[in-house]
Amino acid sequence: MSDETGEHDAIRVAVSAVIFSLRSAQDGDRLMLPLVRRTRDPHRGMWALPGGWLDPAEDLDAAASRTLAETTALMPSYLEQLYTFGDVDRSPTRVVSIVYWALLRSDLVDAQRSAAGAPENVEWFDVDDLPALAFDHNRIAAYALDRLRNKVGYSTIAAGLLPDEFTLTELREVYETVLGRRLDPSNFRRLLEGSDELVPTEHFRTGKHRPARLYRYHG
Amino acid sequence: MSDETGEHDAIRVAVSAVIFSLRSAQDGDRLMLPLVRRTRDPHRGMWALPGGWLDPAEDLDAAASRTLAETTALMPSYLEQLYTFGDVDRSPTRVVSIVYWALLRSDLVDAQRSAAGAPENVEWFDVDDLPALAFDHNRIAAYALDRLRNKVGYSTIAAGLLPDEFTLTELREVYETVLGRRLDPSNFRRLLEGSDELVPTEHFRTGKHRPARLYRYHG
DNA sequence: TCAAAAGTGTTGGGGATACACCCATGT
DNA sequence: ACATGGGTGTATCCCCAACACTTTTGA
Repeated sequence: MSDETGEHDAIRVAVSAVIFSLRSAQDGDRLMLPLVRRTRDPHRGMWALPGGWLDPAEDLDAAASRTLAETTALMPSYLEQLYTFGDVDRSPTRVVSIVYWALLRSDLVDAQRSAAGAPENVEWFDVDDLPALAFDHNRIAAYALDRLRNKVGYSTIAAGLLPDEFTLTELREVYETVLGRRLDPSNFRRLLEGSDELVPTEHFRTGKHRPARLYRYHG
Repeated sequence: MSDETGEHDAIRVAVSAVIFSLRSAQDGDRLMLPLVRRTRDPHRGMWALPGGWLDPAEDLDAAASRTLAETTALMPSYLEQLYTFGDVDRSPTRVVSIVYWALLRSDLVDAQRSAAGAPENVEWFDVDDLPALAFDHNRIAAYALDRLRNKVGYSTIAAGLLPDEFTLTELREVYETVLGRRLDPSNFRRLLEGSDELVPTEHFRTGKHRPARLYRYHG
């Protein structure tokens, strides 16, 4: 079976990340992700998912976090391994890419953006309007989006796109943006209020109308 | 971001497989998986998941299939990537293991077994009674079992453990073995008969009692 | 004719959807 | 006062678990 081999230098290991966040656009918030313009061949000049080589002394999760920090200067509110892509022909040289996906709180992204600390060669794109990407990155981004949309249905990750405290309407709008369809406000409320994870606070968001109670996750 | 590096030779890429099949035991069929006894350090003499180094000219799926064939001399009825394990300390040297999980038709396993073509150093173990395994393989096997049990609930993979044609009772017993609990025969029937994937044949399984219609998947 | 598995019918509870309605606030 | 979003109540539908019941075979 397995054995020492002198030929393993032909395979390199990379870690990439599909990073989702909400950013305001003309028609309300949109689900977007950051891409990096490649400065080297292959695919020089094309947009690609953020990533880098795996450091031999670094855990996979740590490499994904590092990639994320190098791209956005932020910590993710959610991070999960997505899939490992390693077809022989996906790159001119043999590269196995371990891909993670992550969620960023929209308020932190906005703050970082306006602080002008944005790294070079990074730009945010609407997930429904991505350019042609390097390698098989379009396929990877689509796969990550599938996973996000699916997972929103049976977990509480959607709150990872919001600040710690949020109104139920804000949370519903996240769901609507991610899923791409409208949800009934009253049913949405009942559904989530039934969850033990979601706890009401004594704070309210005041605005033009009746103040809305703020909630938080994880008691 | 990413760059050429002269240090990547410290990382080796392996592919392993968690292979499930049903095998008869005293108390009916049990869910089992094959393990390989290690003939080299580290962990020489311990049981481990089947696996091997990724060949630079080989797709990931192909490497998983090859591992499976080398271990069982069989083709899987289902094969899916599980997860990639790559913590720095999971092995004395840096190894990133891309793990797959697979289902084998029980009839083929039995046939292969009685044909005395069983490879050396391979033995089947009950998934609920595994020995202490090399590396982090106990954790990996547990994770694969979770995935199987979960996926049985919303897909038709369970039939991958049976021959092409089977009775609904046989299929129900597969579910019961995998999930570890009893299911109502009549409700199980209605549930699956509603699926378009499951098609009745004109064949019947005769036995001690009323003959049961044979079904098959995928029309 | 009886035991046992194959297969059908019926009922009731829980969750999801649709939607009518009341509440609280800024203007 | 009224527009608007916050929040509650309720009827309906559908899925599914529970279980009583009929059918078909071998012995």
